[in-house]
Amino acid sequence: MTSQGEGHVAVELDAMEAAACTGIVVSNPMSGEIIASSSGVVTSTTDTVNYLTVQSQNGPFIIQQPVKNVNNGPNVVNNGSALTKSHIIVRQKAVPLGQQTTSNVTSVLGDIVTLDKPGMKRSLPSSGSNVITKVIITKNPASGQPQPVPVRTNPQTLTLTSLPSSSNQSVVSASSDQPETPTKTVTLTSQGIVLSPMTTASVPGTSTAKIVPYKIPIPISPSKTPTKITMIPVSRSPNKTTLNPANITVLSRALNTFAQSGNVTLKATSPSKVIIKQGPAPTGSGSLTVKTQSLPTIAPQTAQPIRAVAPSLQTVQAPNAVQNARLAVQDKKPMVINSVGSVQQIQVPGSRFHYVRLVSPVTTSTTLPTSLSVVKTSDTLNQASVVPKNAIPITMTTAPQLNQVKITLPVQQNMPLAPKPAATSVHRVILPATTTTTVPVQGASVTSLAPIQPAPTVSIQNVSQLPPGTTILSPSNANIQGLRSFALVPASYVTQLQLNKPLVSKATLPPPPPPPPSAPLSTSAASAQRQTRDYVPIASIDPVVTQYTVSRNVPAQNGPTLEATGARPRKPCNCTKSQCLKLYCDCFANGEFCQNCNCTNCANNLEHEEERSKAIKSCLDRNPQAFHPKIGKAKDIEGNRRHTKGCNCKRSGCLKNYCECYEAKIMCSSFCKCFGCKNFEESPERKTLMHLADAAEVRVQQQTAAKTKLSSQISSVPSRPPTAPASGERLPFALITSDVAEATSACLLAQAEEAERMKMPAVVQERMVIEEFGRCLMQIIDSANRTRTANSVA
DNA sequence: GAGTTTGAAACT
DNA sequence: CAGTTTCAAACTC
Repeated sequence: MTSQGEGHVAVELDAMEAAACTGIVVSNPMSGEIIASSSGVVTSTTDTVNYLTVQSQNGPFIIQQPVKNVNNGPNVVNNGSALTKSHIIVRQKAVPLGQQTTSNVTSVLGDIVTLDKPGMKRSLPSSGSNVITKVIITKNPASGQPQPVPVRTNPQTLTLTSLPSSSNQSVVSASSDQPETPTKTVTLTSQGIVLSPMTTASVPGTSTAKIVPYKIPIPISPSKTPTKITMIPVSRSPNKTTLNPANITVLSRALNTFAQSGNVTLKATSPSKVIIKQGPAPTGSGSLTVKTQSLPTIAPQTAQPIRAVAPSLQTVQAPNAVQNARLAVQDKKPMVINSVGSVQQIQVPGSRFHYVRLVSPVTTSTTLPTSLSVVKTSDTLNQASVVPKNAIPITMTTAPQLNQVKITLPVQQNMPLAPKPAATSVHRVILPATTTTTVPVQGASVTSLAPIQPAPTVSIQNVSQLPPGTTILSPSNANIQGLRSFALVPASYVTQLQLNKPLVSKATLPPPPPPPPSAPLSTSAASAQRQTRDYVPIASIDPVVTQYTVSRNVPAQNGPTLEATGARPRKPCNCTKSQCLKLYCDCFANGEFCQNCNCTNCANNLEHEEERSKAIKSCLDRNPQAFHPKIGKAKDIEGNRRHTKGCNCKRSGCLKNYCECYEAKIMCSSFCKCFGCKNFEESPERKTLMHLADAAEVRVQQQTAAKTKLSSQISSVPSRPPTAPASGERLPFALITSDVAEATSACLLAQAEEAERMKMPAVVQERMVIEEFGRCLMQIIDSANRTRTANSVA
């Protein structure tokens, strides 16, 4: 601990602050005591002073400034110093924050105070690396001048919160998580700023829970634990959620200081609550939390800060990662792909998402960065990409209308990284709104997230193993706070992004995967296959690990057959009017991006992230369960799966695929409101259909197997050069080997059995067999032709 | 492939 | 909440 002693201390104002300053009152921010005014009168001081509150006498602003010991040179913050006998100089800097030097001091506004107080009742431990944040909160209602409120950002947690319209106040505060720490509140009102002590004691882990309108704890305690700075801008109308420019500046400056790199320009045009937080320093783990929140109300729970990262992730040696963080806000910059180690970070022009591509196997003990980059590429504060500097970029975003996003990025070193992902893929992570989801960055994957906040925490065992396009909803309370989703971008997007080409160019994309078997599944097969899924629904219910469940409107398939891109085969949509942003669109309803679809004017893609997010939110507003599987966990009294809502069929008898129950291969239940339902257990019509379906399935399987065998047999036949002329040539009979004949016979037999099982008339049975023979023959001929062509080329 | 039917989603 | 409209898939020809 050092003492300010009798040296001079300086409080520096930037030009804007100085311009608004017609008179100065200096007070002790801890006690609120007026220390001095520009008249030179020293009133009193009782505490150790790290910061001074400098208030304009005419009320346009109040700032909290660190005490700088002039004798120690410029920008030396004597944290923990006691201000005892000092001469306080209030002066103006000439250059923007972060660039000031002594030489930049252009004018002394006041040489106003000579303290002569002996005692040092309290001192603060020196962190040696405190960060100073100067923020502008709001415009002065009278002068229109911004009201600068420099605050200490050692806590490195910022909260920017919209207030109810009824409020005509803004609050800038910072709080300590230490329960015993006294707190102060700086309240901005239309008349100015009021500094007042908080009366409630902080509770660990719930400091922001205490946040009440217009009153937010201010951190005064040392940097031992993270503290928070909360800025609550005024909201003028009940539904108005736009931050005013000054508030944007607040955040910008706060972030700027937070990053200490001075490379931040944040703009916010939508209501947001932003928390930037550094995790506990002692662990060496830097975690960055970005939180946006729409109000009007702040539920205490949602206001709780992220207090920890997974213990297993706190094995970091970096002493203070976030203090080295780099915040870069980039607007409409060209796409940048930074490939570092196992991860490529991709910045897409015009996109506020930051894309992460997992590109290569990761070995062990990769040293991860100790610094973070926060990249933002839009005008709103709803989204931010948080990227550990030099590697492991990951993006946490939320749509404007979403309530809240919180990101915690523990930065680790010497941590073994996850195995190589199955396929190169790009993952976009959309953070849940109003949740405290924490996504530790751990190499090429996100693994074993320990619950940090009780309910809303989502655990993803390995992001890289999730199928591209996956969208995962936070498990709990999803119906309360709106969207809570993660989205993983299909890997094919990455390729396009890397090529800097427009997305979803149908002409250039590979052909869609073969459609799933159209034939209905047998009951047994369907049951088994229901355990798998082809699409990852937007809602995943498992509270611990995201699970794959049956998707809506998608026939089940055997196994997770992947496309070349790694995506699961899927049925392309054909939407024309909905822009694929309504539940009419199966892609959208399944929480997927459209890909290889035939849709028109599609907005269900990365290029329309904002629209899409709004649409999702809109759907969730209408129905919080909108993205939950329709055929999910709900079961009837007999334990059979059932449609969650039931169908409403009127004319189909629930025996056509119009019926969602029938389509899902389940029977209608008491939840259904259908007319003339024939989709019940004892229904003869249903039995007939199921019988036919079974037969068809068997037929398909047998034919597939036989044809596969046939093809393999044909292809295994030694090729021989063509012996016949081009016209009237004969096919090589040598292709008809015994194996080919056997496979053909199997096809015919299967067909015959099927025809018999269907109790077809003999004539029909005969015809079916003949037709099957014809198909076999055509295949043989085709194979022969291909073999000959190949030989010709050779 | 065009046109029709159907029922869920969206809207009023 | 009910009635109507919109929409895209399923279906038919």
